[in-house]
Amino acid sequence: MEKLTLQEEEAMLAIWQVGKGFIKDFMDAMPEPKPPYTTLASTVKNLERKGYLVSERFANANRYSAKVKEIDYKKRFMSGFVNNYFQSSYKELVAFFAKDKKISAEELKEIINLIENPEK
Amino acid sequence: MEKLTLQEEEAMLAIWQVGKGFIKDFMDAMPEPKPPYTTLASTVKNLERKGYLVSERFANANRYSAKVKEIDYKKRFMSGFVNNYFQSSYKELVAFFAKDKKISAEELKEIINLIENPEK
DNA sequence: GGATGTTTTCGTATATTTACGATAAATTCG
DNA sequence: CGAATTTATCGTAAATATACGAAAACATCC
Repeated sequence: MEKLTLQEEEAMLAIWQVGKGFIKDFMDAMPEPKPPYTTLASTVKNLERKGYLVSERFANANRYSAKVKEIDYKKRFMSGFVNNYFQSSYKELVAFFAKDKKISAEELKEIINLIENPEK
Repeated sequence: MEKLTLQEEEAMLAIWQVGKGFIKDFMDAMPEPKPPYTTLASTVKNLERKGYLVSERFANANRYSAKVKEIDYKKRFMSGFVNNYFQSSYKELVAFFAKDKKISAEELKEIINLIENPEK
């Protein structure tokens, strides 16, 4: 899974949000300032080349959809980050946030609850 | 803080590990396969231009050191990721790992313990 | 069919990154 | 000093990314 550039990542966020769609649809989902249409089209072509998207032809239009799922991208990406920056330990990462007060004991307890009493 | 390319990030990991050092030192700390010396030198120059490194002249050699601290890079980077992929919620992120069994209830309890009984 | 609108495709220009050889500059050691 | 070594610098080539206009292809509607 090739690394994404900033423009590509922003496009992917829009695409994941939209699901199957045409470039126009992704454009609508992009935050301001939106890029020119043809610039986004170039980025989408690059994403297809990198294997992140697949396209189907609909009359004269290409409908694209994500081939790499957001959840898999998240996992892969975080895994690399944890390996490089937290000695491959997710616990280290969570402890880091806790130390930085990004997450509280309360919130962690709620998560434990979720683990120990999994809802259907 | 400009985004790093893959080569730049790998170089930074070596540089953070070494601390102040010469290109040679960073090279020693790089994992195999090591890039050619001049390639690493180019990358280091780019990193200096991007403001990640500062250099001091020692006789004919440049000693470089990180201007952006690893901890700040981690924070900044994770913050962007959490905003984009976890609705700006660190709790969401930790819950995601818990669901994916990357972290256990036991480990979370240890972290709570750290929060509630901070050691000097 | 012709006018109009939509969407892609093509081409191109520029900037950046990657990569590395050749050379220069400085240092060390015999 | 002179040779060998170390290290940086310069130049450059190729690949990739960014950006976007112009034109083409196709669809729609009268």
